[in-house]
Amino acid sequence: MVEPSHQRVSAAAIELPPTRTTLADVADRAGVSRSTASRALTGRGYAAPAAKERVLLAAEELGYVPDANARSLKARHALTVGLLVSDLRNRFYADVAAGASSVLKEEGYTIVLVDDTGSDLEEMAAARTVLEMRVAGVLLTPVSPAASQLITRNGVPLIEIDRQFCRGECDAVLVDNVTGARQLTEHLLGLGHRRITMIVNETEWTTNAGRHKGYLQAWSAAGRRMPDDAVLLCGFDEKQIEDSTAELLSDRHRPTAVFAANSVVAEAVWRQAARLGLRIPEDLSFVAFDDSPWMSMVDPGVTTVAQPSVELGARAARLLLNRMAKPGRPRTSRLDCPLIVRGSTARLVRRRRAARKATAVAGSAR
Amino acid sequence: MVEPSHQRVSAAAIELPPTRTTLADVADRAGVSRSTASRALTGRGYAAPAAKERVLLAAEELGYVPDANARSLKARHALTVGLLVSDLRNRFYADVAAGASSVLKEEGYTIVLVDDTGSDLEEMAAARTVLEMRVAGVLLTPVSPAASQLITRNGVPLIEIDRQFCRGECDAVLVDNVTGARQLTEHLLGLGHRRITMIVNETEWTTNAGRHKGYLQAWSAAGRRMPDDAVLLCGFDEKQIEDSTAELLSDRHRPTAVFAANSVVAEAVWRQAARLGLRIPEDLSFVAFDDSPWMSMVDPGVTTVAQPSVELGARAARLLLNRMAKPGRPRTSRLDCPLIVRGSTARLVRRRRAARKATAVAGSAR
DNA sequence: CTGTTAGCGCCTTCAC
DNA sequence: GTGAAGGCGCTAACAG
Repeated sequence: MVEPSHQRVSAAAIELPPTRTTLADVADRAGVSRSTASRALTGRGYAAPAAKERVLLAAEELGYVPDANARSLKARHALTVGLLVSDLRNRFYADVAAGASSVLKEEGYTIVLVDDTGSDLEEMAAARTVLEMRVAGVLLTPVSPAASQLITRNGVPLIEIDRQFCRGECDAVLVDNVTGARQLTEHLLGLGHRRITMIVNETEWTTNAGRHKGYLQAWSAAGRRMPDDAVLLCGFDEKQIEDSTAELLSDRHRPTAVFAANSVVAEAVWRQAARLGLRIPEDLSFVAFDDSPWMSMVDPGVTTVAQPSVELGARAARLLLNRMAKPGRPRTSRLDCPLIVRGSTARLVRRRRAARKATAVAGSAR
Repeated sequence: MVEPSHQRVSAAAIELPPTRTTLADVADRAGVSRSTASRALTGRGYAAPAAKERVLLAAEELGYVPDANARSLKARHALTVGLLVSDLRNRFYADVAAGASSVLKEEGYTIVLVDDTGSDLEEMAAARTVLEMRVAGVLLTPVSPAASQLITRNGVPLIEIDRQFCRGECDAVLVDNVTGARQLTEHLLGLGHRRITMIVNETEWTTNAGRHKGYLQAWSAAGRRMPDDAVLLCGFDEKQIEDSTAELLSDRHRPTAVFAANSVVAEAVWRQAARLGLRIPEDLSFVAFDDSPWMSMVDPGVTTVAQPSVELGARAARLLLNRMAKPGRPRTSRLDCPLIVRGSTARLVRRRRAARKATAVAGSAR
């Protein structure tokens, strides 16, 4: 369990800074009461034009900056939204954050961002932190149910992004992993590939589970039996990914096509294929889930389905704004991942059989 | 000028949420006064073990979450740091944010992140926002002096990152653009290239100015006269970048080597070279400032200097922590960009002259 | 060891 | 149209 935040000690023993100019200062200088100053500044309530002008001037001259903490204390909530993501260095999450940011800024909200490094402990701590700040709502790419539950139990609107742990209890904006993976697989099957291997960290959990499901669906819809090595579980460890990829690709009986379940795996496959001197797509067709910038820079480009990551964040933000305005039945929305065909996939040419046949013909002709 | 924040209207007319459990509730349930409850919870001050236990239990049972706004109001500052960056979708800024985040989290600070889209207006508004929140300090990748000045004038510790507008007034953590660019240029000169073109948006401003300077330094240190087209200004517009790059590279008298001043320009060069069928490095040597993931995925890899972006953020965060602890003379620290040589640069082969010579020899022998 | 008291800065009735 | 008064939730002196 995470250390309760109220036991946290102050981060640093900081001297009380010289007190900043306050509403009272402005009022004094303008020769009015604090109430009048407040009304003049906020625009709510009456204030004589003359007085108002004096107040505004005084505020300007003193460089008055209102205290949001005091405001929030009174209002019992802040004009602030918590945004908890797994890894800012991962382009996907950075995009989500950027998408959400642009929408929320529009509405005057400030974002409190926490990179929880995909750890459930840190996620929990982050949830508590934003709850303490009395954020108006939370956007979260969850890694466990605990944080989501804590937030919703505190009555704070929450949108789960990309992964879902609280179905039915809060809204979620997801990517259609099943359909995306199915499309990629159908593309390969359509090109004549039968020896396809999906490389995936594991298939039990969150997004990878959906992609695995879509992969299976495509096979069964095509009425094809999958090969024995149709799925290769490579784990999450970098070295492990590299090793299993290397083993698969250096095998003489390697598949004719590989499906990387995400961009991390895809990178390993690409590097390994280069190292082994495999030509793509001649020796190996290659598709990946999640379009990454390098996939359109390399030659040939990599066939992918692209996750609408910025839109994911934006959509979630809009949904959150709705929820903050008026509660309602939780909804799950799923965004499409468009298929992008590039040069890494080609129609299967049955090399070996063709070669054997050629030999046979040659032999018989001899 | 930006609309003064105190005239901003509330983002949405939200009902007051049902009041959450407060310290008084906890105290009541534990049968003690609010002060005792506070002491028990925070650990500061005395509380009898028995009483403390009752308070902790009550807090647990009630799901008590302390109000950070009330705390900050009293403390006159929040355990919060503002982080204002230009563009989260740009890997460089995302890395900076991640680096800063990991350090600050360690010390118990929460990050308020604003993506100001590189606009001076938004930057100014963001500065005001974090000032209102009474953040303990600010990290900023500035695009104009105004925001930096506002922040420092309010007595809030500030670290400028990557770009510097307030030299002498606040700390800064920068990248050594001059040396990095010099290294890249020397690398090319050392390979025998004399017809080199640096492609850069413009050279008057911030980081590009330093890179341009380093480029010139390398030439003059080598005692070489630059060609007429040693620098190509391509502006910031995407189309414009594409066009000028295309024009340069499709010229028969194109340079033998190109220096892209940043990764955006680099991408345009790479795409254009591919489109024109130029072989790298045989037809064109290519270097770029700022290592991007794709530069090590493509074949050949692109020779670059890598900006230590994560470290930049981390260093800035540490500097900020120091400044918040004790003021001092502003310092500027500059991080090195290591040269990474890949396959995109090769020794110049004087094709034309060699060809001409061969013809001449052949002619004379005839 | 504990409760009382006061106040952080702002906003918002309610009289005047 | 304006000011006085009270309180948002928490903490820190100061008595007891």
